[in-house]
Amino acid sequence: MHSKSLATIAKLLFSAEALFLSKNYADVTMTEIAANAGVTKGAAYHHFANKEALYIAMLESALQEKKELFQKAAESSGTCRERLTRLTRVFLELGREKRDVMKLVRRDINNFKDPVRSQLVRAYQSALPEQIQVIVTDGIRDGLLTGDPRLLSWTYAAIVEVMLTGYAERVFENQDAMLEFVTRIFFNGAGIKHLPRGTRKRVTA
Amino acid sequence: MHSKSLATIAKLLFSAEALFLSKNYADVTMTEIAANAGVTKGAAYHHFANKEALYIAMLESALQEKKELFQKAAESSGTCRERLTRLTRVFLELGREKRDVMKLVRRDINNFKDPVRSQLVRAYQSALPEQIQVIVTDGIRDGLLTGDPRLLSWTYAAIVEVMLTGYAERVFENQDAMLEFVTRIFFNGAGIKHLPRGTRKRVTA
DNA sequence: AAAAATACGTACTGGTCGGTATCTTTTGTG
DNA sequence: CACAAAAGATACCGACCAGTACGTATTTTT
Repeated sequence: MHSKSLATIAKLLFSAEALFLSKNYADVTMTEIAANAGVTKGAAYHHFANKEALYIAMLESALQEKKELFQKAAESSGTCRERLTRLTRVFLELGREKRDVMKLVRRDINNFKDPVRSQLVRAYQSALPEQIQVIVTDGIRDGLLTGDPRLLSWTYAAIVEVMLTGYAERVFENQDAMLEFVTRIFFNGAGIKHLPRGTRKRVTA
Repeated sequence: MHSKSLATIAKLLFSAEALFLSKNYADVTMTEIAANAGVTKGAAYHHFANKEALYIAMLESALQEKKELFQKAAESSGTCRERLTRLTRVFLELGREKRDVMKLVRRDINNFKDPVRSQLVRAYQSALPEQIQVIVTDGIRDGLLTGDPRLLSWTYAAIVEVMLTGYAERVFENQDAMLEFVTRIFFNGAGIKHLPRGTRKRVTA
């Protein structure tokens, strides 16, 4: 492995990331990825067995990068709510492109058969939902949250993803407003409450 | 337009729906759609200008079908919470395949340029989110919910979609349990609460 | 029942793209 | 500096597929 290889591989991954974000899997050609990286298709096939391998490498690399950021937030100290807010802020502060990588798995998962398929799902889950789950699990232990930890994590991730729409950006003036909205929805629903005099339905005869 | 046409068109739409659900847009061929419908590619191109037109027709037809169901639930009487539960139940009771149609827009939206693109988005939004929004808006009027109505609708839809995962199906014994989870998360967060003594952060000097 | 119009089938084309074979260039090493 | 090994470029192939041209069959209309 020459020293130049690493640079070329990095350029190819970077180029692939941008292209797969802007177009569907099938619409991105190897020639295009290579050209955009400043090399030729031959070079690309020298480093990656095929298109699928390049895609997988790209996605795993991109997700790993995000995972490390989220992990730091998940392992930080403070209340469950503070840590979750911290993680979400990291997420929202990623540039638009960087955030959209998280959506790629959902979009492209149908392109692959099952060995690869679940490999990609695991990569995604370990990057975001599992990091959320670390915090959520602590929240449950501390009596602040109740429910299935994994399901709550997915729910939280789903709510956060709503903030990625253009509409949400227009509604909220800044990220703090977004964060407040997200945590309000999530906690005041999932948190244990001191039921203030007979909240829920009472079976009336 | 001969009488036979309608049947052929319906068969093509049905066939296309099944295939586009099982494979990515680019991986579904016109020959395949036609064969699966019991006709040939020539027949398909007689009724649809091109692959894109067939896809659009299929999706709009499928979404319209769902929309009518949701609309009925949205227009039903009862409390905001009851109506939302009713709509969600209708959604969850659709077969797996029928529900997954709702995800197609998200998956395939990148395949199209902007006239078509927003056309598909509108079709989706009018089918589900806008029906939810009808209920949510009433809830806000009645002082049961607070926040931007459209954003709340999207949030609710996002939470419901979490229930479509295989894991959620395993966690909950039945649909009632799912419904309870979803409404608990959504309402107890979005509903106005009688703040029980100094809930949120107080600026400490 | 002839004519006109619509529905459908068959066969083909033009272009694209993933992948490969092979040649040239660059880089590390003794 | 020689020379092997890796990196990269070029040219090409085979497969596939959207779309078309044109023919035949089946309805409707008159």
